Amino acid sequence: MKTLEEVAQRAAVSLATVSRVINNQPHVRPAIRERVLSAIRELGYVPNAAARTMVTRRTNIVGLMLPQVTWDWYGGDGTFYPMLLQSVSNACTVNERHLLLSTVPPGNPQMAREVLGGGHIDGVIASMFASADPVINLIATSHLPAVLIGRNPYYPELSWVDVDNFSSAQEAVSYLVRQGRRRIATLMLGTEGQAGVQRRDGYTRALLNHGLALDPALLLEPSRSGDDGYAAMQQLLDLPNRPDAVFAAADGMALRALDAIRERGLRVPEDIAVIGFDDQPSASRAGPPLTTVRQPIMEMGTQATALLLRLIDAPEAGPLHMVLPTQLVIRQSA
Amino acid sequence: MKTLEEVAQRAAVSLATVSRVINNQPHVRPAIRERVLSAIRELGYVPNAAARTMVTRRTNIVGLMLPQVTWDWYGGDGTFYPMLLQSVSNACTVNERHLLLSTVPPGNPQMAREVLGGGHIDGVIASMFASADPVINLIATSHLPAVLIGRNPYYPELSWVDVDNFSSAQEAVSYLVRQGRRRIATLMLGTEGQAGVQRRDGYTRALLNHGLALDPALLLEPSRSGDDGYAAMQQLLDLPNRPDAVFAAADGMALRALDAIRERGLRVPEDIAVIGFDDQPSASRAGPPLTTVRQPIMEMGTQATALLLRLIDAPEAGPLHMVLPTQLVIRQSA
DNA sequence: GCCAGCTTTGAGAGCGCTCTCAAAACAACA
DNA sequence: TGTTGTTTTGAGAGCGCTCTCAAAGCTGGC
Repeated sequence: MKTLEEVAQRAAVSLATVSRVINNQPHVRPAIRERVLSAIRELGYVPNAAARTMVTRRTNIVGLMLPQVTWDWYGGDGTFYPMLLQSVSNACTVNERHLLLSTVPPGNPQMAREVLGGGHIDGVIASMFASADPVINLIATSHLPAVLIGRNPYYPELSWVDVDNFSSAQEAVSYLVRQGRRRIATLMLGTEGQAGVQRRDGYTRALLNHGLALDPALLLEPSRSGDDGYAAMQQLLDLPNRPDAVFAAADGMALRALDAIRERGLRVPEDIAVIGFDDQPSASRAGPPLTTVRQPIMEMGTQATALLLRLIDAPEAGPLHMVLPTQLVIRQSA
Repeated sequence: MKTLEEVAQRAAVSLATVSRVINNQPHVRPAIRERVLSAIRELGYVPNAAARTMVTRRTNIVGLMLPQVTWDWYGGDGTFYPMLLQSVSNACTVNERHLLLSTVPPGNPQMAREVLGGGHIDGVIASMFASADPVINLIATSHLPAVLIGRNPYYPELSWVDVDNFSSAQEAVSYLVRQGRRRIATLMLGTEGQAGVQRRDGYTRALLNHGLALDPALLLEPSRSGDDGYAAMQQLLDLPNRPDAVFAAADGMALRALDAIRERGLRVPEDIAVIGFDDQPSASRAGPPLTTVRQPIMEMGTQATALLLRLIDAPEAGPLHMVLPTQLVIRQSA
C-alpha cells in the first residue's frame, strides 16, 4: 500500500502539501497541485482510513443496527429490513459515507458494543423490535449521534423517524366500520415495541369511537417467527361468534390469514374483510389483492440518514423527530 | 472516550501491560490481570479501532459489495441479495467480524475504490451482475483477499462460491422434455454474467441432448428491472406456434410469466409448463405453486464468508472454489 | 532595490495503540 | 546469600495521517 510519503517524494513536495491537495485545501499553487495529483494517480494512492481517523476523529462511516432476524418474519416476504437497509445504503453512498451493518443476535450485543465504543462509526441508525432492547441503551450511553426507526418511550433524548401508527391503525379500523363491519378482530404485533402498542391502541380507539364492544377474544398476538398468523386466524374462525373483519398489524400475518380464511371456504371480503399493514410487494399480488396501510419504508431510511448526517455535523441540534405519512391503500380484501 | 492510558493509570500499570490483558496475551500475573480488567470495566473502556488498525494492519471488518439494485429485480420479491446479505452478516457476527456493506451504483465505483484501497477491510465478498464489472477489476488489483459469489471467467485468480448453473438448467429443461414438452422457450438472464450464460447453455444443451430444434424466437432476454418477464411471456404467447413450456432463469420472471399465461385463459401446466430458478419464498405460494431450481443462497453466503476468513489468514491458500448443489423442486407448474 | 504584507511551503508533534527489547522481579538451587 | 534462569513489567518507537506554526517565497508600492 502506498503512503503519503511516497506521493510526496514523487511530487517532490512535503507531506503537508500532499495532504492539502488530498483534502482540497487552499494554499497550493496550481502547478504544484497538478504535480501532486498526477503523482497520486500514477501511484494509485488511496489515503489510509485508519490513519486519517486517528487524527480527525472521523470515520465517514455510518452504523446501521438491525435485529438478526430471518427474512420471513411474520410470514411476510421479509422486505421491511431489506428496504430500510437499501434506502440507508443508497443515502450513504449519495452522501459519500460508508455503511457498517450490524445484525445484532438476540441477547448478544457484544459486537454492537464494540462498534459503538470503538470509534468505528460517526453515528448510528437503529431499528429494534423492543423499546427496551439493550442495544438502544448502549446507543444512548455511547453519546454517538443516533437516529432510531420508530420512537422510543424510554429515551426521549434520542432522535427518531416514525409513522403515526396510532392514527394509521385507527383509520384502517374506522374504514372497516364504515364498510359495515361490527366484529373486528386484530392480529397484533408484539407490544414490546411502540409500533405494536400504538397499532393496538389505534384499533381500540377506533372501536371506542364507533361505540363498538371490545372483545378480548378478538385480540390475538401471533409470534413473529413462522406462520403463527395462520394459526391465529384459525383460532378466530373457530370462535362461536366469528369476526367479520380482521386488522392485521403486518402484511405477513394478513396474507397467512387470507390463506386460513380461504381454506375454510369463506370469501374475502364478503364474509370477512382483511386489512394489513406495510404494503409489502406481495400484498398487491395476494388473492384477493390486500387492502393495507402503506408505510414509506424507503423514505424512512432516507430521512433517517439525513437526520443522522445533520446530527453528526451539529450534535447540539438534536433530538430531531420526523413523522412520515402513511396511506390506506384500498384494494379488494376490504 | 477512554484511552489505554487512563486504564493504565487507574490500574497503576504500564500501557504495555494493559495491552497484554486486552489482547489475552500471557505474561501477566493473575492479580494484575484482575486489576486491569476491573479498571477496564469501571471505565467502560473499549479499544480504539483506528489506533489498533494502524499498527496491526487488521480491521476485523469484512467488506460486502453488491450492486445497487432495487428490491424487485426481475419482478421477483427481491430476496436474493437480502438473503445473501443476511447469511454473510450472520457469519461475520459468529466469527466476530464487522461487516462493511457497499452497494455500488452502476458506473460509479468511487466509494468501492475507497473501501478497497483505504485499508478499511481485511477482505471482500462481492456479487456483481456482470463478469466485467469495474468493481471486480478493482478487487482483483487491490490484492485483498476476496471471494466472489459466482465464478468469473476473466479473473481465474479470484476465489468464488457458485452453483452449477449449466447442469441445473440442463436438468430443469430435461425434466420438461421428459414431461413430454417439445417446444420449450427460455426467459434468459442477461449474459453479461456467467449465471446467465450458463443457464442458457444448459438450456441449449438439454434441447440438443434430446434432438429438439433450437428456435431463436423462443430465446428471450427480458431486462432486469420492472415487469419485463410479463411482456416477454406475452410475446411468446403471440407466436404463431406458441411454446408448450418455459424455463425462466429467475423466479421473478416465472411469476410474471404465470400472470401473463393466466390472463390469456391458458392453464398451467396443462397448456404451458413453467419452471423457475432460485426458489424464492413466493414461488411456493404462486398459483400454481412454482416448480423451480432451488439455489442455496444462505449457504452460499455462509461458505463465502468461511472461504474469505481462510484467505485472510492464509492468502497463499487461494484461489479457493466451491460449488454448492442445487435442487429441482417439483411443485405444480411443471 | 527595499520593505511591508501577503501567499505558499515544510518541519514536526501528536492521535491511541501494539510490540520489541531491555530491565526488573522472582524462583530455584547451591 | 549469591548465582543462574525464568517470568513479568515498562519504556519507547512507530503505524500514516492532519494540522499548527514558523519559515520562505512572492507581490507591489515607493
